[in-house]
Amino acid sequence: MPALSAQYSPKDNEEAIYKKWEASGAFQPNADTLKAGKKPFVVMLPPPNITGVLHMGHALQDTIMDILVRWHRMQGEPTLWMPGTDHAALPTNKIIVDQLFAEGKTKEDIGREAFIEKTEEWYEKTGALILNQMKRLGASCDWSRERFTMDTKYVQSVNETFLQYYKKGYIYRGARIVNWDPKTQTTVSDLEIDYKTEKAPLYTFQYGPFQISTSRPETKFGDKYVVMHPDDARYAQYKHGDTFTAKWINGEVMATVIKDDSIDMKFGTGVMTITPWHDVTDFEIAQRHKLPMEQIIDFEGKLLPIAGEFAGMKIEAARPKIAEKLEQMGLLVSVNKKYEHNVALNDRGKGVIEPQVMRQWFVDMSKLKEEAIAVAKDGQVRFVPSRWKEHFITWMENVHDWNINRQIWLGHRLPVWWKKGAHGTENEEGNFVVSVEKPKGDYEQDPDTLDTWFSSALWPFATLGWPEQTEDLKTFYPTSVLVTAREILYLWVARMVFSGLELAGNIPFKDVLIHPVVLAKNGQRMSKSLGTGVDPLELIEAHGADATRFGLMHQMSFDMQQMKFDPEAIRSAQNFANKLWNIARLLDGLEDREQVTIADQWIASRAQEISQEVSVLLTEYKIGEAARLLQDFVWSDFADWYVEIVKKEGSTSIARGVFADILKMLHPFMPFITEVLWEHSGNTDMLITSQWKFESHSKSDAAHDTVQQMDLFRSAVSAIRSARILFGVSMGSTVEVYIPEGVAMPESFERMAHARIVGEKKETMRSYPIATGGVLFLHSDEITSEALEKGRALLDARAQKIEAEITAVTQIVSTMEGRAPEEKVKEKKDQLVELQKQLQDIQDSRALLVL
RNA sequence: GGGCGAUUAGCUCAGUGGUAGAGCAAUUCGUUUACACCGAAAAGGUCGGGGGUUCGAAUCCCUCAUCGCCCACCA
Repeated sequence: MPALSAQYSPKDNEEAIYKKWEASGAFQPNADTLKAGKKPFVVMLPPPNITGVLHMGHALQDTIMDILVRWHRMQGEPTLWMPGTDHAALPTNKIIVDQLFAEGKTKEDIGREAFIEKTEEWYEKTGALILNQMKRLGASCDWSRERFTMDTKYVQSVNETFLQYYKKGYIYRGARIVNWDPKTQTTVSDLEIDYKTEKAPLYTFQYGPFQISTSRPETKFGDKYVVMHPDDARYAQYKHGDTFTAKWINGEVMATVIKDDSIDMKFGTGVMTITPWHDVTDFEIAQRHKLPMEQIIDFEGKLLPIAGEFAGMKIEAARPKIAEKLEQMGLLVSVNKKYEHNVALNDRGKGVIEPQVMRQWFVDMSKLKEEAIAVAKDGQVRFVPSRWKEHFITWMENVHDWNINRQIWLGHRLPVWWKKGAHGTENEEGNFVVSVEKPKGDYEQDPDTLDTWFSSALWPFATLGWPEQTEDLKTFYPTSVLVTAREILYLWVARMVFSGLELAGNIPFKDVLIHPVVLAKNGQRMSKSLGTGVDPLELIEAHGADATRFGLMHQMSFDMQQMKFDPEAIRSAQNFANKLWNIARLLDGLEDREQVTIADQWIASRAQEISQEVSVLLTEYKIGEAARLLQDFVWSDFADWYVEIVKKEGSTSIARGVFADILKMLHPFMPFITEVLWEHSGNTDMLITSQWKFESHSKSDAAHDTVQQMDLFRSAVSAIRSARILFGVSMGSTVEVYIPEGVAMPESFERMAHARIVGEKKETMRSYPIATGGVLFLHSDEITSEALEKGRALLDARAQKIEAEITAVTQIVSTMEGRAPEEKVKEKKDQLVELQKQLQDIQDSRALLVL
């Protein structure tokens, strides 16, 4: 056995271990257990953007998945962690457009085909860098199954989905109001809009007999309807459908009164005019009352000819000029300059959204959402933490039809073919064919591409071969757990649920784990521009992958919504890894011994308890708690106490057995170092595929009082250490102690306490109480009178504190009696007895102090 | 506007009805050959404020405050 170095070096081990795992085929689902019909454990990696790099959110998420996957693999389940990447249409599109811009070109200059070629080159060049970064973290994905949302098979799945939805009548084309981003020239989903509060003047104008307010006078050219609440007494004289003439920007208009419930009577004058083409609420009102609509602003954000003299102007420039003209016409009633309203911005690129009525493709959600709601309600799909269940259901209940086409070139093109010249014109109807292949005749493909989420919604089954009924699909679908961030709960998770149910005929996953958002320690979002970003690869470089993983888990709990990341946790985890390493070094150096001590029995039974607790915690996804429990056990019990004993006495085989159990329990959390040490201790099989079964279980049938004896031992050693400091006795000098009859101590007692046990209690001995089981006396010539005085004061203080507590508890017991459950009262009484015993100990000690 | 979450030691956080916990930092001591990426000891908290339920509340309920997030988008 080669000697271990004094410190663990992650860099010298991680790469080699990873290669070994990969070469062994351990990352692939085990063929034997599959054949034996064992139920597989399956996790889909939420496909990161192919052009992305690993950030702390990924590191957290990937660690959680890897822990679950490794743990299930060790339980002998066929385990599949399916990796892959997403084509990231919008960000990649922007990258390519920017590249072209730098060359002084536009995408139109080079044409669609050349553009697609360029993107393919880009994908080729960047590769799936992020997946390789995951390997650094130790992710045990089945790389042989890696997929990309734009690979040939995946494109087929996407097309098939479109076709099936269309056949079922879920996909329709309709003129609807959508979020148009003039900057990037595409529609944007509701979920991908950010609202920013901005100050803008709120103008109030005279409009016929009414006063109307608006922050957007530039949209008001075509307004011909005034809307008010039917119950608004102020306007009771006006009836629905009444008409009147109003002086307006470009001359007189004939306007009509509309009564609608959606009007807020308390806002402004309670009357508004509507611009259905450019406002969602107005659009809905117009639809309800079947009112005509007219476009005022074009797709570039410029005013159309309806604006008369303002035609062709950008809206931002036109706004004050229009207000000015209305003022000159004497129509401006007032301006509120402090008015605040929300401006809709595109998440990506931050273009200001201009709602437009456009002919678009939609998925009718009415039936799909019911299916998804049902499986959330009956718990087939479970959310952790459970509060997300309600969020999910509420969102689903209110979901609108899904606008699925985007006006960018990058992405999955719609399998829709238009008769030449028909697309985008008034006579669209009936002039298209939905088909993967180009139909015979003069057809051209719809220029639009699909929303990225349309394709990612298929991830759990498309990656397994759907629509073909492949072996993989039959074996691994539905998957077990989805681990994801809450920001894509609606965008992605919800859509996977209904897509899975509708297309693959089953839920896509059973449990959805929503992990916290990783923030910088000061609570700010992690971002490069703020300088708050932390690069997980740098952490791995500096502290090792195991420490990075363990540190993250040590800090994490699924109950958190955000996790303020403290890099200190990683350093601390590195120390822990090193501790583990050095325990192994010590055990290496021990000669074999077989006699069993109470310490051996104690540690074996502790290990058994811990392994059971860890299993329970992991079943409940309490990964952070499991990590904390393990660290505490290894460091505080195993290293600080047991190892100190077993280095001189006891059974080395139990020590090594329990240590092997520790390596197993820690392996899901710290895969590299545990694998290195496992191999080092002579195992021929690999830890990654070893069984989640523990040696200590067979050796832990210790007598019940073993634990009590060890407690006594530990508190005795601690008490002597405290007393030593209290009485000013240096560590160098050995103190004499008397231990009462019948108390068994491991031989190591004298060594660890720096004490010598003397046969009988001496009159001159100074005494000191210990927490359990009687009084322990200690003697040393170094104890001075001043030290004794100090000690006495301290004992007095303690006695007082306990007396106070006894008074309090006595009171509680008397009030509890007859009211609280009997066992609870008994607990309290036991506590009282315990307190009184402690007080007696202290008083005894106090009495024996010879000054 | 609606909803959710957080508020516990200097910092990051555990702890869901029974004597307030960990890691890190700060303090004191210790070069005991596994580890100074260590060990030992001691210190540190009216559990955000107020009210209620209960024999008993960090924990359950109400309320207020502060911070954060999600949803909705109001002319």
